[in-house]
Amino acid sequence: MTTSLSRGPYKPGRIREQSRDLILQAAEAEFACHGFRGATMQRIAESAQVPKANIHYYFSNKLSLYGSVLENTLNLWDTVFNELSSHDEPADVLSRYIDAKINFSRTHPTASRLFAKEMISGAPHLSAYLQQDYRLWFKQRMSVFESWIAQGKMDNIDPAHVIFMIWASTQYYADFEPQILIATQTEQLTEQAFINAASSIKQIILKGCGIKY
Amino acid sequence: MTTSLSRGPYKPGRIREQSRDLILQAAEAEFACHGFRGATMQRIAESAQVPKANIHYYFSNKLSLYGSVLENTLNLWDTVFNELSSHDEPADVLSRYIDAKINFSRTHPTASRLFAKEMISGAPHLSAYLQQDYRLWFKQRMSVFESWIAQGKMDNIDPAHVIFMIWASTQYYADFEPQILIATQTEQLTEQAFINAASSIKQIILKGCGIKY
DNA sequence: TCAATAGCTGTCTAATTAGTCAACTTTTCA
DNA sequence: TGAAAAGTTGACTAATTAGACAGCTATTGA
Repeated sequence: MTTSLSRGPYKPGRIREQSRDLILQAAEAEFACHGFRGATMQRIAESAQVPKANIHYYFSNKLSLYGSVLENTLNLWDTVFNELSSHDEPADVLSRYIDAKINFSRTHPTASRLFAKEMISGAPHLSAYLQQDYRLWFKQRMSVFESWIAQGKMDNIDPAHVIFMIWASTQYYADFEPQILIATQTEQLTEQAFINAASSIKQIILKGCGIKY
Repeated sequence: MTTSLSRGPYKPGRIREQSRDLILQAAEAEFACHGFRGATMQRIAESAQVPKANIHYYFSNKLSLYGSVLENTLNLWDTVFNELSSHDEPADVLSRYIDAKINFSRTHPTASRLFAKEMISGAPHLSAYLQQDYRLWFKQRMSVFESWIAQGKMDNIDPAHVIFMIWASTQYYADFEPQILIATQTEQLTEQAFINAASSIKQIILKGCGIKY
């Protein structure tokens, strides 16, 4: 962007990051609600309270903006993924992981929804990520479960389905919030509601897998 | 629709239903993939291989088409909902319900995805349905679980979370198919894969809830 | 057979869309 | 302080959008 020989009297500013983050935050909400095609740059601009042209100053086009939003989300995601460590007892490991996942659903519901929408659409913008980090992560965790089964620490259940069940159950409280609110006759999901959900999920998963606790 | 006094020499044709269904099918796929805002009438028309004006002959506007698609989907949904009957032993009832739900994910993945997208967007077009049929259904099933708990037929777990867990786990195999395919390193989910999934879910839910089987 | 109605579609329009650009203001630092 | 670069934005464009409509063909039943 800058000419190579310019020793211009200017340093890349920190306004940049501030404005970028403001736009990214508005974009995340809009993309999570309406998907890539359904979101409009105009609505994102209004939500972030900046002119539309300002978005195009920071992001070359809509796809690039979406890519940046996804990247942000995946970084958050990875943090939770790594919570599932291989040492310690199965009960501790899974309990901590379920707590971390439920906590993510509570604190980052739009990130969860964005990811879900992308998946339901066939994950056209996630193939690279899924093929790399995710695939490796999944394989490694599978082998942890298998060693637990071999050691008689849990029942002989296909670990893949256990992981899917944990993901599905925990993300449900972010993705399907309207359904839960109406079923439970409440106005909004409190922190206590998430704690209760985590507790029930842990109880069923641990006992259901025959894990001592 | 027909003027009340017309004894015109024409009977409402059956071409109507045929063409409507063709359009509805294409619309379901498009809406499931791109959401309400992201879907376009042009793409639906191309997918159904009819001129765009033909869609507007059968459906007054985009929202009306979306409403008809949702209505179709909800009718299918109700069928599965009713599978959870109140008599018989918990193990039988839940086993049959989980099988029915997994089967729905296999045979009607787009319906499941459409419903999921609508939910993630905040269910703006489903409030009426959710407030009526769904709310009543949920209350009734909750009381069935509670009677099981009172009879000592299952552990004391909040039934709402059990139901959410079953819904989440079974719908996951339709909604998050790309993630599962990459994790399991397969090209597509076979019928056997769904059977295995149902088997694992049943095992965990039943044992996890302390239900004898 | 034929007229009445259902069914169909090419062509148009007004609104919205993503993206461009040149002119402008603000920030930086030597 | 001043000039260079970063940051900003109103006004524009070309493409796409949902939808309207007039005129057409196909189907029906008496």
